[in-house]
Amino acid sequence: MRPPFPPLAAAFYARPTAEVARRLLGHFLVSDVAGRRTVGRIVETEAYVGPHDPACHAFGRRRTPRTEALYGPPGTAYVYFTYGMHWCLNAVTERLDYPAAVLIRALEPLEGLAVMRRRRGNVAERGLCAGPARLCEALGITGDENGTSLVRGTVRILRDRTRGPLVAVTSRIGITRGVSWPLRFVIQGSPWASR
DNA sequence: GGTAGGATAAGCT
DNA sequence: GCTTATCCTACCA
Repeated sequence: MRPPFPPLAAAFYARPTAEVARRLLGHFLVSDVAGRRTVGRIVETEAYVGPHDPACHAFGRRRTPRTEALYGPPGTAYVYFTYGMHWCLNAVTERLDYPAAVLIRALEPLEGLAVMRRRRGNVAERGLCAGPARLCEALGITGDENGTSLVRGTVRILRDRTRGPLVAVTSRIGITRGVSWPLRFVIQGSPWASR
């Protein structure tokens, strides 16, 4: 993290969600939660494309306090709690009042590995950030970050200089509806993906 | 190598 | 009451 990596601007997120999910791959997720810097490269994402997407939290429901951040401006962090114990981080996309976002599913750990291990327990490096709830635990991301800006908040996404990686597209994971939609994006061959 | 089951709580019906 | 965009452990091969 030596050179000046600029944050991805709000305009980056104000595009079709699947496109944002694909283009997020390879960039840096940086957390300064509790004054500890942890950094990982995004290697796996999923798109949740709007109210017509049966797997999206906004599907067939009204806007609720829990999902409010999902309707925020592009570049907002939508962090939700699930299964009674896990946090998951999303980047809100498209436009204000339109509920769509990209779930960050896995990172290649780059910086602050000792901090990550302290938070995660002494797991193998491969398992540190391979999964949406695992990466949140490793980076200290909780509901406190819900609704904050990924452009200028405590948790940010910074642009890498290198060119776009080769991307594989598959179905999404862990959902029960809209299962077959090809909206999961992975850096081809990355050993850091969740599976 | 693989998978089944349990933990645990908010939000919805 | 039931479901859930998950993870870990135990157990089996």
